Amino acid sequence: MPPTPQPDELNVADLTAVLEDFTRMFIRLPAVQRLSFTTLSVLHTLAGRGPKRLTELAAGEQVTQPAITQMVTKLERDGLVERLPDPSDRRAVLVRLTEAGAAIVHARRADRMAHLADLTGALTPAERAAIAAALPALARMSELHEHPRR
Amino acid sequence: MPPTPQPDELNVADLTAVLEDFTRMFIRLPAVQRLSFTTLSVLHTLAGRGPKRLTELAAGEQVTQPAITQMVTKLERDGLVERLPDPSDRRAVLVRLTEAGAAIVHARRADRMAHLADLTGALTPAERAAIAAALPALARMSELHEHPRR
DNA sequence: CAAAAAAGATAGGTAACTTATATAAAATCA
DNA sequence: TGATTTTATATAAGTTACCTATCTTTTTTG
Repeated sequence: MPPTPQPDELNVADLTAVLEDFTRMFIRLPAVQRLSFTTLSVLHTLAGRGPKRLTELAAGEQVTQPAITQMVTKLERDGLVERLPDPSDRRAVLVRLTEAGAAIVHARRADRMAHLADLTGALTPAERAAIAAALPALARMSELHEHPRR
Repeated sequence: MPPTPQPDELNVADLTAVLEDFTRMFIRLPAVQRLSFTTLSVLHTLAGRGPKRLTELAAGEQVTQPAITQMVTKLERDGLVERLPDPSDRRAVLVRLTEAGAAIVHARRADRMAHLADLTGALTPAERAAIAAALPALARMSELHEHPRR
């Protein structure tokens, strides 16, 4: 009878609980700007993936297309994104982040990084090492979520 | 010159990026019920921490007290929570999850666990072991977030 | 005990969504 | 090819989840 559970037995319930906690932490941290979660998520997507069509954004955020149209109209008015014609399809519109929009994304990421640096700073070196060792696997999980292999 | 970075050097930017991805994954996964994120978060809080006052809920969710009052009124109408008098303070109201409310929380957690089990099932045993080894440290981080030591 | 503070409810307004529909361009197909 | 269907976006109108401001009741404080 081992005193601790097998270290290579990943308990999915524990993983779920931890990730739920981080989700709530991340959602509530950045209420700095007057931007909704969906809006911030769109800015984040544009920052990470470059210009995208309205329809692609709507699919990714799981809101309706009119919702994205309205959001982009407001973001454009506020100078955070711009609409570009899609050279390959004259029906379509590409939405691109402006410098100001990118600055917001970066500032928010910096906030989160600062908070996480605080938290990890309070851990032991061994704990930090354990997290560092798990990062590639966690990254592959979110990659698998994004691009499922069949 | 090591071929890989020091394994015990935790890159906060990478950690931030991974957790951002999981946040977005978790937010968007469970649009099953017709409940807002804040509502779901309240149900989750009540499931994890037991009955709470309206004011405590409002502080925890970072919305205003009237917003919680209205949300609880609807949740009560739908049978997911109930209002109880606080024996220690006749101004106050305790909000408690009903069985139906708890069932929703559990169903949503089961959904997330199933999804994560899918994802981790596609990892190598070594990757799963790395995540398992990091879980206590991650749990301690969210604990530190919740209850900062000064 | 009087005044201030705290807990919750109510009223009214705003903004982010929704569904339904319209328009224009592209893709399909007979 | 021209007619039809599909796709990409926009617009309109309604709903809802929030907000601020204010009220009542109870507790705390001086």
